[in-house]
Amino acid sequence: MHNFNSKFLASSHNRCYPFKLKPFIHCIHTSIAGSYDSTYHSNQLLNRLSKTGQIDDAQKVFDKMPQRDEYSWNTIISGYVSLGRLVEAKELFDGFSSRSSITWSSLISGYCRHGCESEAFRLFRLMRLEGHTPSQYTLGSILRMCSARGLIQNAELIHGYVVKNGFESNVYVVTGLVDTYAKCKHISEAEVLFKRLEYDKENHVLWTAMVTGYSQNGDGRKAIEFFRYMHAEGVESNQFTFPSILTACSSVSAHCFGEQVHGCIVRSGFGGNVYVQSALVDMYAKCGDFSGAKRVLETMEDDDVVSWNSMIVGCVRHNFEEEALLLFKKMHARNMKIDDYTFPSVLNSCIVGSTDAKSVHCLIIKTGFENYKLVSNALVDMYAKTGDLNCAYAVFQKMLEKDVISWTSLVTGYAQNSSHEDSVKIFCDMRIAGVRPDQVVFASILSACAELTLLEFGKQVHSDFIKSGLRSSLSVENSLVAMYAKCGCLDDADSIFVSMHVRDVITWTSLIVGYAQNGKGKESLRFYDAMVSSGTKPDFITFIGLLFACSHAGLVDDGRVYFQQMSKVYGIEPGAEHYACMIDLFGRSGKLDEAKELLNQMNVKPDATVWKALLAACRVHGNLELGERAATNLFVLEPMNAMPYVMLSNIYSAVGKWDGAAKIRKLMKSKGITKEPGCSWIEINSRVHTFISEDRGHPRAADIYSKIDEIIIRIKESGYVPDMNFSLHDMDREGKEVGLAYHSEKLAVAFGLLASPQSAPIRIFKNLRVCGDCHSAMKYISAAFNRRIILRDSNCFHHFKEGECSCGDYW
DNA sequence: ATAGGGTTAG
Repeated sequence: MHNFNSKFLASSHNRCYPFKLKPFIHCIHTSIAGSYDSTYHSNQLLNRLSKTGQIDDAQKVFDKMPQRDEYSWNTIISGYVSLGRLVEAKELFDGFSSRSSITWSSLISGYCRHGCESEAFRLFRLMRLEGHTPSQYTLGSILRMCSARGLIQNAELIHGYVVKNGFESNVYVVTGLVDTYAKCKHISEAEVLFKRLEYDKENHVLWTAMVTGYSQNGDGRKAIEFFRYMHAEGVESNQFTFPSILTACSSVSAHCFGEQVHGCIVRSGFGGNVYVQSALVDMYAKCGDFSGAKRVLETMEDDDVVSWNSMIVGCVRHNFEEEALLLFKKMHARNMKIDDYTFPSVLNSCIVGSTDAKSVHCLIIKTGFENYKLVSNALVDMYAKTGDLNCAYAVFQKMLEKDVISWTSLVTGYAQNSSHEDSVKIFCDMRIAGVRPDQVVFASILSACAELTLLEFGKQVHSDFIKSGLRSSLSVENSLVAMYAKCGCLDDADSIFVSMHVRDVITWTSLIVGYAQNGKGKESLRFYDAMVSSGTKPDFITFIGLLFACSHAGLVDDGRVYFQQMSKVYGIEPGAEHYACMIDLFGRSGKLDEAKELLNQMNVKPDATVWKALLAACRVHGNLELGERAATNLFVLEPMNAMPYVMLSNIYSAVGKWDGAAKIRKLMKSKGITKEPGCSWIEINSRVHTFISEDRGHPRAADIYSKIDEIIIRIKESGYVPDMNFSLHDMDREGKEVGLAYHSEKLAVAFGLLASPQSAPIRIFKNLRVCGDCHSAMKYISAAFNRRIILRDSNCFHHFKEGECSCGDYW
């Protein structure tokens, strides 16, 4: 028993070495009385070697032992487990015939720690089959894994086991449950268990789990509230509690409270803990207090990568991209470790453009970080946000393991680059791939639905969101308000708005724009007043919505006031968008001179929308000179757009210059520009039905055409007169009337009347502006058939009801 | 001999 090798002797501490101190007589006694004593000593040695990670030496001791008891086996097995050498642990486990609950727990804890879910649960079942009762250790291990991997369903099963087997007041087990529920976003369940457990100030783990739960649930306020309560109760915080509460402070930018926590840390003596320090740096940096962050950094003994990462994130968030890059370069210069959190932060500074994205990407490849999920997610996001969707997709496709964040980056990227259809497609692919959406991707896809006015799909996403059980967020609610408003469902937008506890400038602006688009400009202005009284400051986009509202409601004086207000009161310089609204406003109300004056005053370059507004005004008021100027500019800005040609030609016709009109049409033809055909569509039972003028391609064309005949007869009875000005064809009166009757929007409404229930509103979409005759017909139809018709054309919404339209015939 | 809580990324 003394022939250990020299390596072992050298590595052991002699004063703990039991054998040398044992009197000789003991050895003799041992050899006579059997191996009890020798086993005891060997076990002690085994334990020490296992615990210090010298597992190979422990194995040698174990091999040489003449007699091994349960303790020996369990010790060596747990030694392998703690080093993560599960294969060896399992081999020993299989070779040990009198396994106990401890043996099982040891091995299970190993699989749990290394995230081998299925193996852990398999052993958990087998253990019970072999007649061993899981202990608080077994349950604790399993719950820790559930918590780390978000296995809420498994945790609920374990919860059932806990109740049935009398572990309900076991501190370790219940703390594990609280932690799991809190981390898996079931915070109310965690609260119930927390309250039910015996009040114990010393159970720091439990209290900390609650703080972390609130913080990680995205509820920094509640975390701070709980921490206050905890403090008031005299429960002490430790090196685990402080980082958690500081994260909560960062998330809600609670700088002042963060400083108070810093005070507690200094008094507590945990100020030297690197987790606490890095959390402090993070809190200060995220709150924009860089001198505070630097003060903490300077007290730290070593360069800490986490703290530096936090500094970079802080710089990027406060728009100091140059400094972020400088910090990154310093990390290099100091030869610091760089980890998979460093690159995502640096890549964020590429989005604003101060850093060359390609060179960072190269560095990522060179340093071998491209296979890290965080890094490749950030690459996808960066390329998507900078508009390089091909690169974004290429990185995405190369990823071995895509998570909800990878998908979200792509969905958001396509949406932000106006590829809303692709964004919807990718969202569907994500669902097919079985990835569960989170709040961020829900907000993103709902915005895409708003832009596409995809009401039915948007409603499905909304109910999906409710069913997901995810907590609502400001951005989800904002997207819902925008989606319903943009889809013409003002009541739904309203009820979301009313239910919101927190609103920001985006919420109000969505509503202002939504009401304006739906022909309710006056309500838009009311919302603006309410917004200002609530203390929310309007921004650049709010004023676009506001001026848009004025122009669509013909509120010239209000428009003038707001236009002045935006620069004088709020210091927002008008952009081309604002000028376009103002010119539109003046143009529609016949104030062409003022429109022209404003155009000449512009201190930004007029864009296409400005010229379009002006051209439309010239068309209405027959101003050829200004119209020519507007059209000529549009020919350059949008060379393939037929609209300016058609408009200009119409202006020529209106002032009797027929050859001028013919010349423009010829020019248009010679350039190969064709007018976009009018197209209307309607969604019935999740299917989109599309119609173009005089279209007979629909399977129910015969029904639709006889329905139109019925419609025309009925509305003529109540006073409808076809307006031939909107007829395209050179035909006799009767031929023109027939052509008018089969415009795409009339085909769509006829189909809507046939295929939807009496009480349902009919929602029609049109790619161009609604024609004047169809607009008039829709009013009569809404009265004669007692139906609400909502028509979204390329410009705005028309809500037809009882013979009236929301636009007041002004559009 | 077996168990529980913490920082940085969208």
